[in-house]
Order: sequence, then C-alpha cells, then structure tokens
Amino acid sequence: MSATSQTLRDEIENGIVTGEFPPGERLDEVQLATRYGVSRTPVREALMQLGAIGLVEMRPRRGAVVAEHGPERVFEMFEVMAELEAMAGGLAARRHGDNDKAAILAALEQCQNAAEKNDTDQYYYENEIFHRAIYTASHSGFLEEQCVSLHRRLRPYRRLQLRVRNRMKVSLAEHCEIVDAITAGDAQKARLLLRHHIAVQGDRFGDLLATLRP
Amino acid sequence: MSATSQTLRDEIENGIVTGEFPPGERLDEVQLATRYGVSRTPVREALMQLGAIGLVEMRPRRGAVVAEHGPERVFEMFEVMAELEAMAGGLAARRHGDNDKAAILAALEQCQNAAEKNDTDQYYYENEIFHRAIYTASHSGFLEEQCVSLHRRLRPYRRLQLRVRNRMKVSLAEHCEIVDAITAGDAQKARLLLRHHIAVQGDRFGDLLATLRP
DNA sequence: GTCAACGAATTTGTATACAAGAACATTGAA
DNA sequence: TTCAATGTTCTTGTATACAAATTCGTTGAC
Repeated sequence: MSATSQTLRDEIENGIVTGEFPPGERLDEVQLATRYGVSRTPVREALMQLGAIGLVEMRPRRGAVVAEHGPERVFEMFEVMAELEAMAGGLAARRHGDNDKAAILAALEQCQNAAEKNDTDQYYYENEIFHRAIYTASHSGFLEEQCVSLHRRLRPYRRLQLRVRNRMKVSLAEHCEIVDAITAGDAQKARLLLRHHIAVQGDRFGDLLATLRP
Repeated sequence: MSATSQTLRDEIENGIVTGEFPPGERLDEVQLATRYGVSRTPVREALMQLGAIGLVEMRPRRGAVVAEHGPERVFEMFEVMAELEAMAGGLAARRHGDNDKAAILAALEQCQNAAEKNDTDQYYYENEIFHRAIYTASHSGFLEEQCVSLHRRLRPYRRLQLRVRNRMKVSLAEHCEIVDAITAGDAQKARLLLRHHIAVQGDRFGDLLATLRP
C-alpha cells in the first residue's frame, strides 16, 4: 500500500459518500485507472479495501458496484449507529475532560451559527464535527473509529435528511440538550437523548424511505 | 476478486484468529505466496482487505503485520462488543420467532453438554454458536454482521479467557439467565445480562491483561 | 417475430517484470 | 569499541502481459 493506493482508496470512497458514485453504480477498473492516471493494480487494491468495509460490493468475475442497501438494511444501520452514538455519549458524560468539553461547546456554537444563517450545507458540516467531538470525548479510541466509520458509511443516506422541514432547528435543540446532559455528567440521559437523536423513527422513517426511492 | 483471492483472505484471516499468525507477526508477501502456491498479486489483495477491516496493519513500504492492540484498545473492543451484544439480545427478546427460540435453546443445550464433559474447546465452539443464534434472533442483518465481524476480531484475545478457573460454569449459568430473559421477552433484562456477560470487568480484567503479556 | 445458440469483444483475475524505497551489513574513522 | 556512512540486498509498489470468464451481438431456426 503506497501513497497511490491509499490516495485512490480515499478518492473513490469520497466519490461514494459524496454521491458522485451513487449506490448501484458500476465501478469500472480501467475507467477508474485512466481517470486517476494509474494502472489497474492500485485501483483493484483500493476497490478490495472498500469491498472489505462494505462500501462497495465485489461480485466475483463481474466487477464492483457501489453498495446498494435496501430500506430495511439502511434502517438497521441507523439503529446500530444510534446505539453506538448513545454509548459514546454515555462514556463522554462520565469521562470528558476540559478539552473535550471545550471542543463540544465550540462545535455546538458553530452549529448554532449555521442554523441562524439557515445554511443547511454548513450545518451538515458542523453537525459532523459536533458528533465527532462526542466520539473523542468518550475516550475510547476503538469506539471513535467505529462511529466515524459507520457515520461515513451512512453519509450517502443522510445527505438529504437535514433538508426536510424544520429538521435543522429540531436537531440543534436536541444538540443543546445532549450537551447539557454530557456536561452535567448524566450518562443515562445522554444515552437516551443521543439514541433518540440518531434513530430513524416516526415521520423520519417516511423521510428515509423517500430518500431511497428516487 | 476470484476464488483464489477470497480463499486466500479467509485462509490468512483464519490463521490470524486461530493464533497461527500471532499479533505482531510480520506477513511476508512472497512467503505467503509460495506457501499457498500463488503469486504476490492475490496475496496483496487479501492483505489489503484484512487491513481494511483492521485485522492487519499495513505500514506503507514496510509490509503488513498482524494487528497488535494494546490492553486498553482490547478493553475498548470488548466494551463495544458488550454493547452490540446487549443490543442484539434486546432486539432478540422482542423479535424472536419460534425458529429463533429453538435455535437458541439447542445451542444452550450443546453448551451444557460441553460443560458437563468439561470440554473447554467444545464449549468455546458451542458458545460461538449460541451467541450467533442471538444475533440472528435480533432480526437485524446489519447488526448480525457487525457482531460476527467484531467477534471474529476478538477471537485471538478470547481464546484463553475460558480456561480460567470456573469460567465455563459461570458462563453457562449466565447463558441460562440470558435465555430466560429473551424467551420471556424481557428486552431490558436481556440487555443488562448480555452486557455484563461480555464486558471485561473485575477479576477478568486481570485475566485479560495476563493473556496480553506473554 | 421471438428465442436460442454460437462467436466476438470486453472485462476480470493472476502472473511476471521492473522500479523505488527500506533494511542490512560492511567498512572506515573517531 | 562504538558509531556513522555507504553500498548491497531484500521487499514493496506499480505496470504490463496473458489467461479465463462473462457479456453482448449476431445469426439462425422455429
């Protein structure tokens, strides 16, 4: 694995999570190779890695396609994400230090700024930083890795989520409550709030389905 | 990815989780290639995949080594595993059908048989089947995948766990309680029991440390 | 007109060749 | 004796070549 292979992996992964390569799209080896100006070998190695983490589906002798999950599967992924986030929040409530608290509060403030400007893209970006700050505050490196990884994997399915009416305001209000619970050291409350914050339920299930049926 | 590459990936992964390739061991490409009678290309592809899921560490230009985690990291992995198992158990309590229940009871019985024969290896094997039955009963395909994957990853660190005094009997007793909670539909209780069943705590933390310091 | 079968062309999987960087040993000086 | 420098060797990373399989198009029969 050299810089090329690693870079390629990131490039393709980025293309997937940003929607440039939508779910179901075929990833042609020679096409990618010419596009990035390399041979097929590093492209294949990059695809193998993405296949191992579930971002692309490798069909033997039939090429790679961007992983395409059905609604139930995506729902299940959000379920697990909610649980991992809840765990991170609970640990953060008990373990966070001054630096962690400062990072979380700063991220919350940036979320507030974006919400006031009604800038959905900016909020989306700051939201990610906010959640990562909580992962870090959990002081569990492995949990942080798992959360970041799953978060990335869910990005293609969450991109449109925030565009639904009032979602940004509701999300921000929930963020405030979560921060209160964490800084107060209330692990149980932080868990419940985060699980609810992430979980796909009620109306949002319909929203999710809508994003999956283009 | 052909049969060779896929097989190779499984072979090496198996070698890692069975301890044939212990943590920290260098995985030489040509050595593996000659051993399995193939060229370096499929070996590299297999290693890439194992690197992507964290079983081996890929150091650029310096080869691959079996991932070697420090005690804290392993502890964190068990923490996450406990949470995922708890989640699976909770879902299983609410969602299990007749087939699921039968599979869990059958697995429990096999655990009992192994325990009566004092057969640690057999118990280790049946224990895995028991836990997988719970994953399946959660009726969340994604959660099941995550649990199986993390379970495999922890195998090298759990192999010796069951050998400590009385661990098998305690484990079996916990299994019985867990089954009671699941079949009774008591999700909350199943969660608590499973979290405790998996979590590394008290004396077992010392046991874990012991297995990590050879 | 539809479907099946056969053949060409594209594409994947593996091996090999080559280039570049890292590990290692040998030699020399302090 | 120890340490540093340099050259050799070994290993990794990438490209290319070739083999095998799948896909697609064409042709033919019903």
